[in-house]
Amino acid sequence: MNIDIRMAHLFSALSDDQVRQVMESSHTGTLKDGESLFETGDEANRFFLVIGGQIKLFRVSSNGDQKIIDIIQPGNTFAEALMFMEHPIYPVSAEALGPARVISFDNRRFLQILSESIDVCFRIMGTMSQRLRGLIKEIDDLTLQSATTRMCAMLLRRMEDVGAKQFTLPAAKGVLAARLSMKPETFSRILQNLSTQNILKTKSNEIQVLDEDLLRSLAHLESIYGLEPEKPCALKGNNVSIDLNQKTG
Amino acid sequence: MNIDIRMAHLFSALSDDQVRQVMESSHTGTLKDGESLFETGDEANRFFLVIGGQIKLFRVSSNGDQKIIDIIQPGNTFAEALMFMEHPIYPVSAEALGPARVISFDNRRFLQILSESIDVCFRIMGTMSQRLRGLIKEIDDLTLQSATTRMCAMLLRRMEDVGAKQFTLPAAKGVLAARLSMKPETFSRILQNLSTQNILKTKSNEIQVLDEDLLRSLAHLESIYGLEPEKPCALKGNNVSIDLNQKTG
DNA sequence: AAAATTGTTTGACAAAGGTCAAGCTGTAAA
DNA sequence: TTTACAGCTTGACCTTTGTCAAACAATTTT
Repeated sequence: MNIDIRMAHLFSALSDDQVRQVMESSHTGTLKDGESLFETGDEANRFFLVIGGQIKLFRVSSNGDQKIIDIIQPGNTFAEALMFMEHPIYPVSAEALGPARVISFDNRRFLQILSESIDVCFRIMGTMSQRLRGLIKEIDDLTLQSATTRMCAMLLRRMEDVGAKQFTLPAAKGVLAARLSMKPETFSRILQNLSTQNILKTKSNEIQVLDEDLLRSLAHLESIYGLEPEKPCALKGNNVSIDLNQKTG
Repeated sequence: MNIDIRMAHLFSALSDDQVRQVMESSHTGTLKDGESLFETGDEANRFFLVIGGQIKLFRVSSNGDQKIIDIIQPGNTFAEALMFMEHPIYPVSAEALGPARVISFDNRRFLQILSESIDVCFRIMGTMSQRLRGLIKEIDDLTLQSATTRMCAMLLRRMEDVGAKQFTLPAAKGVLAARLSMKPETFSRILQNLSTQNILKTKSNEIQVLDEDLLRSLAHLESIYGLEPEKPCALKGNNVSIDLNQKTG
């Protein structure tokens, strides 16, 4: 199993020799489903590269709820931004979503390499700046948008990733619900409503989009891409015909 | 008006000569209250340093609401993270909150300097990593916490900044409300409730904290710092004795 | 100082989501 | 295959926050 870590953007500018150096301080491990990698508040002197499975980053509220901040896919690094802090502490917890394989790297060692290569610095800064953008977008979603909007945006993203109107949900429904900051019940009800409106068909974890345009207008994509605010559309966003609690019918 | 831009963390590692170079491509400007600096979606080839007043960064939803992402104080830079992207686009809009003075810098020129100084690179990465941490914390607040919690956390932060139990709100109430992702009405009602509970006294924009402990437990600080979840406290967090809508009394 | 503007508070109400409890389904173990 | 368990769905109900409208306050303009 000779993996070239240069598949990760972060490492892509390293020379053969530098890769060798980095790998020296690395450690490859396998995680079982649900196994923890680190927790919020732990001292952070390593960062990670996912090479198989998925790692979920999350925070836990005082009442036990968890909000999933991100789900890291193979080929991606995470927690590398902490390297530059004085007393680095993981701001989130990380655990495997299903069985997973990760490589961990020593911050100090990597900083050393960094200090010799402006090129690698620039990569890192690029990665970090993308991540910043992603988080701002996330805040956007959370504050400016309703649960239905978030759901539709997620479905569209998935549809575009897969490139087909029919696809499987990328994780268990409960997990997706947490990712979208809603309860499983709400998730379920929204899907149910989208079905009723003939916007999509669902069969267990299979989704088939029937009315892409409607889905798209529910997802309010204008706001994300900064286009015109008011669209001449029968359903306008939140207070759509979609009724979550259609009281005793 | 000879300002040393090295007061900003970002520039603090520059040599005299580098400062001169950076300043060459800079432009200092004054903004009136509410004047716009750039808008979401604009091409981003400059970044900024606030030297007077405040700049608010915000996003606008399709129904016209604005969510304030951050309020930048004098001495701080913003939008510098975009410098590392392919086709940089401002992800937020920026405008002056009251009269303000800012210096803007050319991305390309600064990147050039950056490519000569690893030291400055490290500063930038430090700044970015702090900002990442801040945003994660923000997402936390937004999803895991109630409006009352956010309000209390803000008041405590302000109290600690000022170093006294009595202080002035750092901006108009409406602005603070947007910063905390709530409506002005909600903001008003929460303050009103905290008063009723004798947790604080308010007189226009002056706040006096009466019961710091209570305020602190309402702010749920445990979750932020990752301490024990359940505190043996009469008021536990959200569904506290504090009743927002104390039905027809 | 009076008028106009802008920001804040209050009340009645509506809507979106959360909570709790029960029932259902599908996979995995026995 | 039956059993067991985790995950999903559904219904009834509750809480939080938003909405709209009106009153009030505080500034600013004239």
